[in-house]
Amino acid sequence: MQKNGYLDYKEIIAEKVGTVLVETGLEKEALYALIEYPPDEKLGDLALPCFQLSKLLKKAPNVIAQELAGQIDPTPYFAAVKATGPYLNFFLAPEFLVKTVLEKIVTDGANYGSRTIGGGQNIVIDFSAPNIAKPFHVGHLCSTVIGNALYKIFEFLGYNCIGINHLGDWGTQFGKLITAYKKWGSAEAVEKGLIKELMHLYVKFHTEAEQDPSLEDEAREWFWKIENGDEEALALWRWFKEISLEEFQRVYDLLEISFDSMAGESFYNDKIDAVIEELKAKQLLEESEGAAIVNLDDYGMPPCLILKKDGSTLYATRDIAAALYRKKTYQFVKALYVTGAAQSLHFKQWFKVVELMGYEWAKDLVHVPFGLVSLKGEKLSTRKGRVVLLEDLLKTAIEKTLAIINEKNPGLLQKEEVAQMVGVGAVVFGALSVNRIKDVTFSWEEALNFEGETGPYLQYTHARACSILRKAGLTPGADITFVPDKLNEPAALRVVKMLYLFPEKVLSAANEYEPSIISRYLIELAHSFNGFYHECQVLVDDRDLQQARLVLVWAVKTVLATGLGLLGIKAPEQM
RNA sequence: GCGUCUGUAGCUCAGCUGGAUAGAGCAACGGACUUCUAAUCCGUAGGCCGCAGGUUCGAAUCCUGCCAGACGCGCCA
Repeated sequence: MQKNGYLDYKEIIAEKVGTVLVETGLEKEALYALIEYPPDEKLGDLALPCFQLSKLLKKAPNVIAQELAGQIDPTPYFAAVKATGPYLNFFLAPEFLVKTVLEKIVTDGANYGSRTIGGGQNIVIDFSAPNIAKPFHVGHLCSTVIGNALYKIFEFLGYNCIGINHLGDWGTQFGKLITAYKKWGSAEAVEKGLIKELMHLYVKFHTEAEQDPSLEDEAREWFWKIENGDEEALALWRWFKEISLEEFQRVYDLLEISFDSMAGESFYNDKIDAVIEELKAKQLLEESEGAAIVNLDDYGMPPCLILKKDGSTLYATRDIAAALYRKKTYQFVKALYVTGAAQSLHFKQWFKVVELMGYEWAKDLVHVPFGLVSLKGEKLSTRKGRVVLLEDLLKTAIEKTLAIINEKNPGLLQKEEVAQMVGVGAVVFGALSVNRIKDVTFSWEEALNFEGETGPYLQYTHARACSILRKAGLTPGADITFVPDKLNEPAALRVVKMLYLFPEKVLSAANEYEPSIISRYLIELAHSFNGFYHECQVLVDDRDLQQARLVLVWAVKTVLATGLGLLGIKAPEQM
C-alpha cells in the first residue's frame, strides 16, 4: 500500500517490535494488524496486545509485554513504551508527532489525506437515478449524497470517477402516466403544475385502477407504443422527461452535484438485443412459463428474469446491457451501484449472470446498498402521494438557517449564500452521518436540528477557526513556520492526534464504501478542537506560542474543509 | 416457507476484520459568555450490548438456535 508520506505509527511499531522478535519469523504485517488504539488515553496512544504472541513465544503475555518494553528503543517516536499487564503501550513523543503531522498538513494543504493509489484508473459510480415523472423526494437523498461522497472520496485517492445518473426514464409507469394524462389531464394543467401535476396524475391512475383493472391493460398498451416508436406516445414521453429533468436540476443545483453522464434506462434500448443474443449464444437462457430466464438454482438464487412473456425487457436485462456498455466505454476497475438494500438480490442475480457470461470483471461490480427511508414509520409512496419533496426540505432548511443567522449574527455578509451552505449541509450531513445500511425514519425535527452531531456543528467549528486566523492576519498558503514544542497542552495534543488519523479514515471510508466513517471522524475532530478552543486562548502575547497555535488552528480548518468537501458539504468562512 | 439486513442508554446512533472499566449526540438536570462566534464547552444521571447456548486466555464483536422489526423471493424498477 502506498503511504504517500503519511506518518504511520503502526508501521513504526511493527518495525520495531518485528526487529526484536526477528528470530520468531513473525511477519511485520501480522504485527501491524494486531496494533490498536487503547480505550483510554491514560493507557497510551497505541497498544500491542501480547496474548497472541504468547502462543508463539510460549511465555505469559504480561512477561512478553514486560520484556519487549525493555528492548524497544522509543526514540524519536515515543516518549515511553510501557507494559501494562499483557499490553505493550506506546506513548507518543509530542514534539515528533506535532512537528511531523502539522508540517505535513502545512505542506499538503487541501491535499492532506489524498493519495495516488488510484493511479488514474476509472471507477464508474451509478447513483441518484430518480424516476422521471415522479417527484424527487427524501428517499432519493441517500443514493444521491452517498454516491456523490464516494465520487469525491475515490477522486481524492487518485481514481478517475465517472458519475452516472441512471435515470428511470423507461418502463410501464410511462404507460400509466400517458393513460392518466389522456383520461384526466390537460396540456395546460401539466404546463402549470409540472411534476406535481404528473405526480397527481400518477396517483390518480393508481386509485382509479383499483376500481377498474382494465386501466392497467391500457397502460401496458401505451408503453408498448412507446417501445415500438409510436409518435404520439414518444412525444408525450419526451415532454414528461423534459419537465422532470428541469425540476431535478434545481435540486442538483442546490446540492451542487453534477454527473458525467445522464444516460438513463432508455439509453440502453438499442443495446439490449445484442445482450439477449449473447445470452442465447452462451446457452444461458431458458424458457419458463413463457418468459426467458437465467436459471440460478446452482447458486442458491431464484432465476433472473430476462424477458417477459410478451417479449419486452426487464430491468435486469437493462442493467446487464448497461454494465457491458460501461465496461467497453470506460474500462472501469470498479463499478459501484448506489441503490436501496431492497434491491440486493437483484444485483446479486445479474452480477452472477455477467459472471456466467464469462466476464472476469464481474467481480468488479459492487452493490453499495443503503437502508430504507420511511415517513413516520410508513413507507414512502409516490402512488399514495405520501412523500416529502427534497426541494421542500432543502428550502425549509435554508429558511431556518437564515432565521438563525438573523438572530445570532445579523451583521453577517452574504447571508443567503451562507444560509444555503449551512441549510443544505445540515440535510446532507444528516444523510451521511450514520451507517448506510440503517433504515431511517424521516423526521422534520431531526432533519432540521443544527445542534450536536450535525453538519452545522462542523461548519460552525470551521467558521470559528477561520475567524481566529482572520483576526491574526494569517493568510492561507503562507509560509508557516512554528515551534512544535509549544503545543504541549493535552487539549492541543488531542487535536493533533485526531489530525493524524485523517488519512487513515479516508482510506477506510473508501474501502468500506462508507462516507459515515468520515462524518464520524469529523465530529470527533471538531469536538477535540472545540475543547482546545475553550481551554487555550490562541491570540496571546507569547509570539511563538501564538504562532504554534495558529498553525494548529489552520490545520484543523484545512482538514475540516477537506473532509466536508469529501462529503459534498460547503465550509463557509463565517456563519 | 426460504433468503438478506437490523436489534447497544428514554430517543438517534458509534464501536462489530475478538482485546483493557461499552462511547457520543439529542432529551433531562447542574454549571461556563468583560476574553479568538454559547450553532460552543464542562459536569451529573442514564446499559441483562434482543434472548439462550457454543468457540476462546478473552465475546457487544465470531458460530448455532430462538425472538422482534424491515426488506426481498418471476413477468414493476
